[in-house]
Amino acid sequence: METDMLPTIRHSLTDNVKDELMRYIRRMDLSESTKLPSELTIAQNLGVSRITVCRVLGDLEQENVIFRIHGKGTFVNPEALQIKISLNPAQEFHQLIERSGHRPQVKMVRMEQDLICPGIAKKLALAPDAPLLRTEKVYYADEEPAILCFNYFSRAVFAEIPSWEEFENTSAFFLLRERAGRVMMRDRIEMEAKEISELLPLTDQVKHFNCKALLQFDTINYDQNNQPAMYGLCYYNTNFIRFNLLRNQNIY
Amino acid sequence: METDMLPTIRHSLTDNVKDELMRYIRRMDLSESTKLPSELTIAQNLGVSRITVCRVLGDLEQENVIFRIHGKGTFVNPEALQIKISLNPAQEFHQLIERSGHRPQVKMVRMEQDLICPGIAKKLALAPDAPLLRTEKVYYADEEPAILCFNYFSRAVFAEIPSWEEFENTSAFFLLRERAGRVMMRDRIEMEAKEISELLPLTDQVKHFNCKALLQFDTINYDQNNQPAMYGLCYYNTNFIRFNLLRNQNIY
DNA sequence: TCCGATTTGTACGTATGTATT
DNA sequence: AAATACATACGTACAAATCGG
Repeated sequence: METDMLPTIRHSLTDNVKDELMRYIRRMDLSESTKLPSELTIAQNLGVSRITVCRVLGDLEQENVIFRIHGKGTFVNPEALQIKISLNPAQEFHQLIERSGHRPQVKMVRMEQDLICPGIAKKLALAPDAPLLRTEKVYYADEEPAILCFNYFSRAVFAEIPSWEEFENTSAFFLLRERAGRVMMRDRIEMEAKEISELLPLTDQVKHFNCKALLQFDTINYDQNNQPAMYGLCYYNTNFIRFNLLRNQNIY
Repeated sequence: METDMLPTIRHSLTDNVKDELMRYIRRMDLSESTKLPSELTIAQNLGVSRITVCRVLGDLEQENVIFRIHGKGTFVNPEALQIKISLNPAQEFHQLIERSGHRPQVKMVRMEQDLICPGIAKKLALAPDAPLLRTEKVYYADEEPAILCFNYFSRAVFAEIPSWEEFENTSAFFLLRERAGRVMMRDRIEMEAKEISELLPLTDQVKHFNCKALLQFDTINYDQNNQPAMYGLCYYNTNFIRFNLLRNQNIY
């Protein structure tokens, strides 16, 4: 059976140009100059049309990797290259921990198969009394608890419910994709700050977190048909996981 | 004297098309269908070329307002329209409070003109012993404290330092623009969760916050030349200000 | 002050490819 | 298999901002 697990290789021209430009940017000596060659020069060097280069530069500008000044040129934004943990796009927890400079580990703490919870069922667009599947995992950074994560699914999404070991060793995104045919495309998160004691009713795992407050992400994950397929409640110890975000500002 | 305060009116074709499309989307009955007309139809209706429509749709897709399915059509993402407080782009605090359904108020709490703080001077790309200007403001939502905000500037950015009243009644962005010629274009934020007692050394204002933990944004604001012009330390009571964010997911 | 040269910004027309129905 | 609809790419043209002479 072929699973086609890897992200499909993109070979559109813009993607190639984007990769090539990013390689160029990373090799630049930014302390000397942050100016990129002109669009025309880039286009000629890469053997593509200017409009293609222009689109790529537009994308990179929206990602704040570069900024353009009309009539002057295109410049690298050095800030963007320093960021290790970006809020956007979503990243795997293991990656988050690794990129913040620690060794990641997971422990599955609990698993429930017949939870009834109308509030969460509603977020998943299910009937209020639909049975839910819930997992609780703790992610460690160098033995220290760094992320606490609850995932909720409709019990019916999986024809056969994955085992404890599968949940522990595999990301929920992968399981949803491979075992339920649901590919997560987007998520919507809502952010809150919580003090440890506020979370004790939820789980006693928080007692092991070496901090006083946690960053809470209330997340709904949507699949390829824009249907909610997973609800997540994630708590980050911001001493380990410190999200960064570059924003454009339109304030006057 | 003409201040030219208002955001310059955009009248590029893509902006018009975007506004027109957004109006169309907001008037749609999404419970019936979320499908938009085809690119060609939109182009013909608006009297523009298909490529222009395509670019606008691409922008809206990146903002998660719509999503497109190859060969099938373009669809509205109803989630995006429900979001009141988005993390992206940056918004004025008054707006944040208003959009979360409360009446906003500000109080200037403190102002210091000759602060020496090497750590913050470094973030502002200043000499370690450069004198800093600091303001402390509290924003209220219906009389309840909702946001605590410290702003740091180089004392030298303002030829004449704005008065207490000006700082209280005007946004720092406006003052920087009008009194220092620095237009804020981007910011970089780093997020942490803090328990109230951790913040007491900073200010006793936190005692009045009716919550146990605050969401901290550590923010550097960059001007039109990509130079840091303001450093901000902002604390949000997430019972009032609840940021939402739509993300694309590339997890496998 | 003005005038070109350079560079980005915007828009159109056209063509081809690919997925869905 | 055909029609429809999105995806990508090229060439061209002109506008607007910046900079140096």
